[in-house]
Amino acid sequence: MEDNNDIFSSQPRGIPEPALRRLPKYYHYLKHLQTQNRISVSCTHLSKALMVDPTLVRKDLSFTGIKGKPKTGYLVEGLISAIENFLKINNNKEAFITGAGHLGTALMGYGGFEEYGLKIVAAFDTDKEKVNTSIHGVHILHPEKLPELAKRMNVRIGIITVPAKAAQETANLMVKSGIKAIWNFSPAEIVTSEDVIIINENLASSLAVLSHNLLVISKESN
Amino acid sequence: MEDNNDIFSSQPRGIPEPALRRLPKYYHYLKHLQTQNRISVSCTHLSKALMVDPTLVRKDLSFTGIKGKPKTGYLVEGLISAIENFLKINNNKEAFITGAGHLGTALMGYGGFEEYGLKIVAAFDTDKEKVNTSIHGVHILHPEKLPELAKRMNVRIGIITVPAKAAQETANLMVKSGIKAIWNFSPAEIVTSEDVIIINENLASSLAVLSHNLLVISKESN
DNA sequence: AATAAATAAAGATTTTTTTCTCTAAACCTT
DNA sequence: AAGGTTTAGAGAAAAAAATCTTTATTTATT
Repeated sequence: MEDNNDIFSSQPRGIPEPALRRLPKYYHYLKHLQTQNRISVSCTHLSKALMVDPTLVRKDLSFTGIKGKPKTGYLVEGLISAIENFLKINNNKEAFITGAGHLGTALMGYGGFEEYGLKIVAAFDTDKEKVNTSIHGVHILHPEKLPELAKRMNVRIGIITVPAKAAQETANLMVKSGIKAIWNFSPAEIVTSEDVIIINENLASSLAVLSHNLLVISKESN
Repeated sequence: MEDNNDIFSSQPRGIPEPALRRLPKYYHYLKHLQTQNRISVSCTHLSKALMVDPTLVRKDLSFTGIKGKPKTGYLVEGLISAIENFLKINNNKEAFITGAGHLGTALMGYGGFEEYGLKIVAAFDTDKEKVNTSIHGVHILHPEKLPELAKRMNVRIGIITVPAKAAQETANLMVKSGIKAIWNFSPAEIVTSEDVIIINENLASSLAVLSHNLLVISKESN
């Protein structure tokens, strides 16, 4: 995350990452409003529902290019399409996943990605027991098949769920195969050429926040 | 995350959340150095290995109270214990998980939490097929058993992996049962009393960053 | 039609986080 | 022992992000 920022910092001035990360939050809630047939919504409303400062909501939404009307707010439908368009949610994004262990399996079975246009189209694992089987409808292949398939299917997103030791090697294989964005779930730091996007998902970070704040609370109540 | 900040903002001035989130990164790498019998390490070294500015590394580490020596850096062992102590990694933290679907199952099978002292001691699911079975050695119970068990075992951490609809209800049950920290993997926003810590893990956020940056790259190469 | 209330939008301010600069300490080399 | 080099540490500066303030617009109400 912070690691990738510098690649873009020289640019005209895009959306700040925190704002970008809040957009799916709005999107998900707006989809909910839509099922309840709400026509319009104000920042105040979104602010209360999602616990984000109302001015910040407005700033965030403005990056998508949408305009609201005083007194009424934004059209729910318009806002949804604006976010979809900005995040390219409707562009189907095909991804490979490497590492068909527990976490990989969970991600393959996790339905939540479809809402954002991501589809896992193949999985790779070195375990002979797993090769040529399917998990949650995703076929598992040996990593040696990855380069050819990536090129043939023009897959540009790779998800890494292998152990830390194998992470860099896996990333190298992906990059060599033309993959342009890597979502790394392993705790290892991955180094690639500058034109590849690396997003690190580090569950330990959240656990640290949880654990430390729990400690702070305990001290307070003494 | 940002939602919980205000609870602590009135305090003497603790560690900033970004710094807190980087600590496990250092910790993991230091453990690796330890297996290679390295005695000491400098911020410059950590900086290069983890792609974090060296002064920032120093600032981050200083929050744990550790002192380094000019020219040599820090003792690997000392640094490890300082972080362990600061994050209370060696305090065993027992947690409940609610929702034994794909994501819940993955988290139960995910070995990475033990490194940080977290142990999932029981799971809860309303599905009768699942109740009284075990997944990855974790026993699954009906949620009605949660309050009593939480009090008996003095469990203070709850992990939510239920669908968005059921998230708030699950959180209410947890809070009523004495749980003080909730790690929410559902996309729903959870509201509780102020003394409960909520950490939202939102995979869609990362996906948004990935997707948007991929778009930015594509435009650049035109 | 006039007034009031709600809200978007723009910009200023504040806060937070990161980066830069300088100093002093520790070690190494000669 | 002297000088050079590396590095921690403290504090200043810059950058980034969030919050606050003001203004103007729109709708509803009288």
